[in-house]
Amino acid sequence: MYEQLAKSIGEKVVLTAEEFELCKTFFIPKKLRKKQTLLLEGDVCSYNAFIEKGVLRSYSTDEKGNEHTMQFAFEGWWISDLSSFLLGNTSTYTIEAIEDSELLLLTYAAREDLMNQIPVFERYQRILLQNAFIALQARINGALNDSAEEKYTNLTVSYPDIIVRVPQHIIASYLGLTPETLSRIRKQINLRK
Amino acid sequence: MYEQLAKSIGEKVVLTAEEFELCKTFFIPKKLRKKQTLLLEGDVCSYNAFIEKGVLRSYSTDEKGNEHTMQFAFEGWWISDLSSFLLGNTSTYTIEAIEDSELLLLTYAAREDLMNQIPVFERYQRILLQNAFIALQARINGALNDSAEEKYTNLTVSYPDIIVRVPQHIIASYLGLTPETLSRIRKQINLRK
DNA sequence: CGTTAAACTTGATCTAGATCAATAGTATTT
DNA sequence: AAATACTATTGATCTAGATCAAGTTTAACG
Repeated sequence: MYEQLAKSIGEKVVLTAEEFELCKTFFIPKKLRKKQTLLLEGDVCSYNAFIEKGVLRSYSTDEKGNEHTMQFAFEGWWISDLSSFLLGNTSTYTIEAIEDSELLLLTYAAREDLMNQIPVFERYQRILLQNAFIALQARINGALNDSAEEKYTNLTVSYPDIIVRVPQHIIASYLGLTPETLSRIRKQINLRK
Repeated sequence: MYEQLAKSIGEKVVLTAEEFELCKTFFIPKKLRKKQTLLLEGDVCSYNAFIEKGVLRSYSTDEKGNEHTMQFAFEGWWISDLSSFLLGNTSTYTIEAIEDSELLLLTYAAREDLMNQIPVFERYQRILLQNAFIALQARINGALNDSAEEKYTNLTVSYPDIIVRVPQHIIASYLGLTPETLSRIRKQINLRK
């Protein structure tokens, strides 16, 4: 149940076995079936969720009822609405399982305690944030400057998992495209090869 | 020379006076005149820069020669190409002063030392990253889902400083608009009131 | 299984914003 | 103060991607 977490932490910092055992006690295991939610728009996000198994996404819904996917999270990733989790404001996002999933949840208090009791856990969090920041910057770049087709092909290269495990209309909502446009783009690409 | 830095750190964590004196020794002061650069596209980003005075921006240039502004930084903010700074790859960004500016530079080694010698500095960095991450997520949302006019009006509300201190065509390049489109949007807004 | 609902495709049309081109302000520099 | 170079405005046209409207294919579920 904690394999992915051990792996993720181990890739970034060094934890002793005892520290990791202590670490584990701060998390709340939770299973979600496909389509079940961890957070509903309008609620406060109480958890930072680590994915042991499965896929989740966070999305908002606009006035017209269109969904906008903010983030995907696979095994070994974290998902949350940091703005709500850290600042306590009500969330504009829903976090939902795309597949049956197994999560490890960290409350705000547990996270603070963990960082205080095991300082390298704070370092781990800092490194995660650095990586997430770098990835988000790349995404902004693409969102503002790339054509629809470039957005899609870049995604297939950077995150091939997404293409395989996530329905196409949800990928469209992540790229800021309509499902129709994404369908046509895929057709074009296939015709060319 | 270190007023803004003291303020920025003090808002996020608690440093003793001696710790702050030690902290100061890790930084390299640097002045930039308007249009001078801290980083050139193709180089490795050697510094994390804190702005004591002035305004900077980072931008990339595409095949057609169009500039895309990634980030602005005013007094009390940091600027860098984290991807290049942390991972050591050559940067696709140029960092340039928009006004005459005064900076405090932190090399990679100095930053690591500082975090090891003063653990709350690492906490400060982590909190900065959290805030930057939240802001970037909001920007993604806008970039993918807002109309050109919404992007602009949201910017005027969130960062009124930018409107005042940054030339309009550079704001356009930050919002992913052409200068012509931004000019027309501003005209429309003025006609309405 | 058969049925009902999702998910995807395809076509016709529309529109926000880009592009191209010219002009008009506004700053800097000498 | 003239000259040169940025910076912003305005107009005419074009186009990538959205929208609207059927279909079709795939999947979930009693």
